[in-house]
Amino acid sequence: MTTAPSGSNSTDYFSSQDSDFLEALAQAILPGDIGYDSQLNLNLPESRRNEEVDEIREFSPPPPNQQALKVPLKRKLEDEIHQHDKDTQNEEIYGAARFGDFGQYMRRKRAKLQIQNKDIAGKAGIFHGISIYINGYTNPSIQDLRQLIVHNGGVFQPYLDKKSIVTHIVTNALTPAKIAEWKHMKVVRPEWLVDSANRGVLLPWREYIWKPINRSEGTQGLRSATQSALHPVNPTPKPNLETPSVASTSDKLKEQSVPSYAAQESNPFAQRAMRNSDWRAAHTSIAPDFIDGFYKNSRLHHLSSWKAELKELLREAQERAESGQEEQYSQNAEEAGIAPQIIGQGLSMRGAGIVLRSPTKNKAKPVETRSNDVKGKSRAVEPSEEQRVIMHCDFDCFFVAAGLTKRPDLKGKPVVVCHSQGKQGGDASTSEIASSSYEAREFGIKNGMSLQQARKLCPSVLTIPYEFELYKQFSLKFYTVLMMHADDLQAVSVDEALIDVTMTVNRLRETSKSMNLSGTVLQQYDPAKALAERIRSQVRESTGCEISIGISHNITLARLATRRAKPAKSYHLVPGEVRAFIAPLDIADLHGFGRAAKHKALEKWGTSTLGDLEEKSKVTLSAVLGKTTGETLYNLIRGVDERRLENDKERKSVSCDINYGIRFQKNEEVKLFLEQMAKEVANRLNAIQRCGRSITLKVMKRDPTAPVEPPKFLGHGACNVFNKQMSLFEPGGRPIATGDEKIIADHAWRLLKTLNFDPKELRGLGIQIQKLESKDASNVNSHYSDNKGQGMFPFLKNKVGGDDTTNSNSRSAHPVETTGLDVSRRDEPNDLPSFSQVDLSIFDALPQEIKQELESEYKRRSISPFVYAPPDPAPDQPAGKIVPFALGAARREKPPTIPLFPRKASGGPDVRRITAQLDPRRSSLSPRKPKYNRYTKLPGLASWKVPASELLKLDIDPDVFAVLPKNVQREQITAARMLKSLGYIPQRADERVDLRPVEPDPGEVTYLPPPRARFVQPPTLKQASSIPGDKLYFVDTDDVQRVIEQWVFRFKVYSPNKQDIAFFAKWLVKSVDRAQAGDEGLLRAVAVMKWWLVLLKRWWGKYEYGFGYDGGDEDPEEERRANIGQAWWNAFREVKEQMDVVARRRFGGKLSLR
DNA sequence: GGGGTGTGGTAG
DNA sequence: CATCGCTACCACACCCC
Repeated sequence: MTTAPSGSNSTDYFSSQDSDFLEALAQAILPGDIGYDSQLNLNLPESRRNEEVDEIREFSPPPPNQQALKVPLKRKLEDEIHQHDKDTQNEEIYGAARFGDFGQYMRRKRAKLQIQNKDIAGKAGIFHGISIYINGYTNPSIQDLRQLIVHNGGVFQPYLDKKSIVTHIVTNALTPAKIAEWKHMKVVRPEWLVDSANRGVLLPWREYIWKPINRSEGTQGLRSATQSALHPVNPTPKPNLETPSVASTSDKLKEQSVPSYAAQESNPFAQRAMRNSDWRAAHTSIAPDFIDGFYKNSRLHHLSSWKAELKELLREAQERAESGQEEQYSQNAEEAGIAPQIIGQGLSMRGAGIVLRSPTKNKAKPVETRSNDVKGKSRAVEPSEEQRVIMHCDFDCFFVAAGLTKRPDLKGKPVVVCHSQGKQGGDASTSEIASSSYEAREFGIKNGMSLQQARKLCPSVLTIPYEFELYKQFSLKFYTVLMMHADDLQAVSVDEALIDVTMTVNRLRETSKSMNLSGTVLQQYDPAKALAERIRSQVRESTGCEISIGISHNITLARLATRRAKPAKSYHLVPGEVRAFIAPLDIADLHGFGRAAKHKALEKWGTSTLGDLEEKSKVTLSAVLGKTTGETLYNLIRGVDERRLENDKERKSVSCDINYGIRFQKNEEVKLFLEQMAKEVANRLNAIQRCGRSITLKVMKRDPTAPVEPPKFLGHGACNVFNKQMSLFEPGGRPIATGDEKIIADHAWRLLKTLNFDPKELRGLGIQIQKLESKDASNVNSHYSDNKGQGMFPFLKNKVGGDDTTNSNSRSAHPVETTGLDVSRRDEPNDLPSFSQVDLSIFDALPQEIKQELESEYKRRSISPFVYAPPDPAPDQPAGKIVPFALGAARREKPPTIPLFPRKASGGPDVRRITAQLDPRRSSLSPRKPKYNRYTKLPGLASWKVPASELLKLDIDPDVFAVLPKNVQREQITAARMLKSLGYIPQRADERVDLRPVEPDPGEVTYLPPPRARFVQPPTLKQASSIPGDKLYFVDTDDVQRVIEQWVFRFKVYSPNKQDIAFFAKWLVKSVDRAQAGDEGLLRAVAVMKWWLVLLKRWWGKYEYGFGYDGGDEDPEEERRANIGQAWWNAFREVKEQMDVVARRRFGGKLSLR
């Protein structure tokens, strides 16, 4: 918690090999110290480097204040420098190159060469008028080629940005993305230059067009892109400036909508492995130690948890700073920025103490900014906005860089970090590349790519393993350095952070002014850049790795500046340059905007370039991207971003997801697995002393069109994702904040059961806990874990004599008021709709006259509310439960007739109402704009087959759709499209054709079963009937209601009879199947289901998710009831599913019972 | 206008 | 030998009262 004296801490924290860093820290003069500013000025380890950087600038001029110190200033400053510091620093910088210098070194060298040859460039050589960009690794080397170019009068372009004119690209290898991107450019092989130079004439470049080699087995995207690259060649190559044509737009869409993992193919190796049950038992989710092993090796897991830990660290630091504790640190300046220590074990960062130099809110922000900060109102350019100095600090290819500090011999080679060591199986490895060196990137290798793909691009690529412990150490050192300089700090990631250094930079500027320098020199001096370089060199000393720093006056711009800064540099983006800097960028370059946003932009406007989007109004942007997102974009395009650094936010949720290696055969395995996951979540909650009130289960289910074994080894493949949320309850049935693994496991299992999926189809599971509270605040914690009980439902523990007591206690504590329709249910599980709520949803669907009738009925009853006293067999039923109107015994005296099937007075059916019921999960009146799901199979190329993505857009279940006959499919599509574009299905007869039943039988549409059809009444049930001889018939609409009600209620002590269910289902399904949109029969079927749902909720509500909460597992009676309740719910779901199957086929959506 | 749930997108 | 596709948070659409 609190930081101990610095000496021991530092020793604890930094290993012995860091002694020189320790020394540096000990001698470091920190911001705020006397001499800090001048030291910073003088300590620039940059003299020679800056000269070289300046050389580059002859070709791409920097913004004025980007200029580094000119020699005179440096001399002057150097005279005053602290000698020891300068010497050691320079030694570091110019001594043996460390990894990460490479990229910059190359840059400098290239630039230098360009300068050297500038002299002879005037002479007209064979390459005169030609401007060449060299991509990737080439043979001959890039250096040789460059010489060749400039010696022969050509121009060598070090960058391929929008500003530079490039006539030809020279390459030996191209990434698929670049193939597509450059398909209209002249892309040639290096031999063109070599041969031309040898012959002394400019040979026709067309004979040297670069062609991709043997990519026959590439991905779809690659293949199509390759083909287009073979023919293209625009005679006037112009780098990306023009707006994309229609054709190229669609190409871009296509290209980006076919990620490699969406491939259709299965993985033969995985298929083979999965056939071996021993192998499965050892390597998939059913392995006992699977979760442990997975998390130990998952890079994404580490990234996420590191981030969470860093944020927590900073949050604590922030708290300390704001509570005034920072005083004690600032008294000792040496410690102020650095007081790290590692207390925790393993890879956790918890326990490492970091101290913020100053509280964010009070010092980092100008006072007037805060007070003026009217929420949601954006101020016009506020002076202070552009005076902020934000730095975005980011390791260059962190994992690789860290790994290479131990393997200096690999520096400068194409290296990637991934799991596969890739000796034998490397060529077919689906192992993902977590990080790749710049040399590897030159080949087109990208993070996230499979090793297999990378091998194709660069057969000689080297792999090194993950070293999570090392990364964590480096990260802490990195943050430690940042803390020394930051007024405020926001953790972005293990290798990335944002710092606000406004004050520090201001001080530096003041100091430099006081140094009595000439005006010109002062103008050229950029204190922010100087600080950035100091930070960079300190991190380099500490870790041996390079970081890049982007500097600007807000977060977004700083981030963008980092792109220019990389690799291994800093870059200050100043206000005057912002517009020109942003215009050529793509929307996806903005933080928070990704491929979906880009896709939308391209689809809607044909361009995703920020310069183009600048012309769009705020309203236009919002219409396509959403209100907030549109406005954010509008501002960002203009370089406006007023967000402050955040480091004091409380965590809102804790979750654990596993979507890898999930392969089950049986439900028991799933259950066991969920229990382990619950344990994991509980541990995480516990670690931060939190518990939660709400749980969400996330389930990934194999997309029916996806292969059983996806291309990625043990991956999840194309999936549909389902989320289900509920409140957490304690055994007594009350909502509770908990961190108990058993409770969480049980809830998760219940939620999974309601989804009723085949365990074989599961591909991913996640448990998320939200509505967090501090652990001490919750009254019940983990003592239920001690009750080993039945394992399965641990909180059925009967603690207080019996569920009756518990139940009535909890209820009497919250007496229910029934003064009207709104019946409060504070004592009920709050995830279940209240009775009145459910009733009203039906109520709402009723025609006006009926509503009025009902309303008066409600009113009447509310005056003397009926207290339901359950008949015999359920003594523990919520005694005293008050319902809006009479049921049960009283019901028999005078059944409150709810006209579920009102006759329409006149006019056609309420189409809007009907269609609203046909949508899956949400109203189809305005279908949610379908987004393609990255787990869903994406559209294939041109085949008649309607792509799954469109089906999803149209809210059609591809699963069902796939098995339909073609003509029905077409029907479905037509109808769904109409529904989507019109919001309803047209009533005009000619247009309604598509919706007609396959076998229309209008004369015989069965709204109800034949009058005398007997509702199956098995002997046992008959005996159970409390009114012997009472017959159950469908005679009339009211009878349907009555029959169901009696069915449910009379059998409250029995499970529903299978035949009854079948009969019922058959009738309902028939109604749906024969119905047309707007048909009364459909309305009735839905109303019946609603009514059934009401009854179930009312009577068996607490069993919807399994066993009741107020029972004891030693109470056989309760267990019996629970079984019955669940049986009813299962029956309901079964019938509903049957109806939905038909509904999907007929109308393209599920029935909504809301 | 305030709650809720479920889905999707994004980042590293 | 494979191989380890996590997770917090926001925004949105839509539901309810």
